[in-house]
Amino acid sequence: MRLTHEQFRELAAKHGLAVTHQRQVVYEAVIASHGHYSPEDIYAAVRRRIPSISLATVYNNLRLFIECGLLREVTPHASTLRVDGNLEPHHHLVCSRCKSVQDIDIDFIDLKRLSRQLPDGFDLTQPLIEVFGLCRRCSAKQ
Amino acid sequence: MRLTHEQFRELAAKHGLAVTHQRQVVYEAVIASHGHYSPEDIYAAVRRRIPSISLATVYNNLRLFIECGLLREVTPHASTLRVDGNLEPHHHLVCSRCKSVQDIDIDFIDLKRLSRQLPDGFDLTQPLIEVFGLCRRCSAKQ
DNA sequence: GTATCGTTTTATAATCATTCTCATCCGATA
DNA sequence: TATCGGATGAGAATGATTATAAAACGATAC
Repeated sequence: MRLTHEQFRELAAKHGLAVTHQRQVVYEAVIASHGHYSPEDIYAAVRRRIPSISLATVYNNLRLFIECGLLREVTPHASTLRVDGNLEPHHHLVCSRCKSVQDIDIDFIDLKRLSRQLPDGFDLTQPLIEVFGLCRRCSAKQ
Repeated sequence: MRLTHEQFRELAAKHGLAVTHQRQVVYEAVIASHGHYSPEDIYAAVRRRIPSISLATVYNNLRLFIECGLLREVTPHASTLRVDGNLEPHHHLVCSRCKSVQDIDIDFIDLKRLSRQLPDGFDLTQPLIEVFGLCRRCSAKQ
C-alpha cells in the first residue's frame, strides 16, 4: 500500500494532477483490486476507508485517471449498443477515443498459436478480434 | 431489398422465429445500413417505412436477432465501465456472454503485418487487442 | 367464418449507470 | 488571516435500456 502511495504521488505530479486524499484512496483501491472492476465496486472498496465519499467523486476521478493514462478502460466501446449485419468472418479496428469502428482482415493472427494459449474450455468457434488504437482524426487532435 | 427479404424468411425459419412485418423491416434496415449502428439509428430508418413502430420493438428484435446469431453485437462488453490498473502490455480474452475478462499474452499476433494493413494515420502505439469467444462456463451451458 | 390461444407490438413506466449542478469545503498562496 | 481555484458531496437530471400491461395480430381448431 505504501508503494502505490508513492507511485500515485509521482504519477499525479507527472500529469499535473493535484494529490487529494480521495484520489489517492481511489487509485489505491483500483491497483489493489487486480482485476476489471466497475465504479460501483471501487466505490464499495473506497467507502471502507472514506465512508463519506461520494459516488460522483469516484466517477470523476476514474475518468480523470483514464484520460491521463493512469488507468486503462476495459470497455472502450461506444456506450450504446451497436449492431453489425455482416456475419462474414471479419474483425474490428476501434478508436479508443471516438469509438468509431472499421472492419479489417486478420491475416496477422496466428490462430493456431492463439488457440494453444487459450484457457481450457474457452470456445473460439466464431472468433472476433478487436484492435484498439487511435484513428487518424483523433491522433491528429492530440 | 427483395434479396434480404428472402434471406430473412430463411434465417427466421432456421431459428424458429415468427416472421412479422416489423421484424422483417428491422432486419432489412440493419442489413441495408452497412455499418455499426445504434438502436436509435435503426429506429429512425425503420420509422420511414413503419411510422407507428415502437422503439421497444426495435430493441426487442435486435436483441432477439443477436441471440439467434442473425446479427453480431459490436459492443460485446459489460454495459458498465470497467477499469484496469495494469498498464503493462497485455491483452484480453472476453466472454461474449457473461462479459468476463481474462488477461492473455499476444505472441500470436504478427504486429508487423498488422501495422502494414492499418489504414493511414491509425495510431497503434499502445495496442490493445481483445479476443472474444465463450468462456468455459458459458460454452458448457449452451 | 368465428372463437380461442399464444405471440407480438405498442405505449409508457421503471430502472440503472452516469453526468451535471451547485453549494460547500479545503489547501495553497498572498 | 483573507482570498481564490479546484475538489468534493448530495442529489437532481439525463439517456439508454428493460419491464409491464393492455391491445392487436395470426394461426389453428371448431
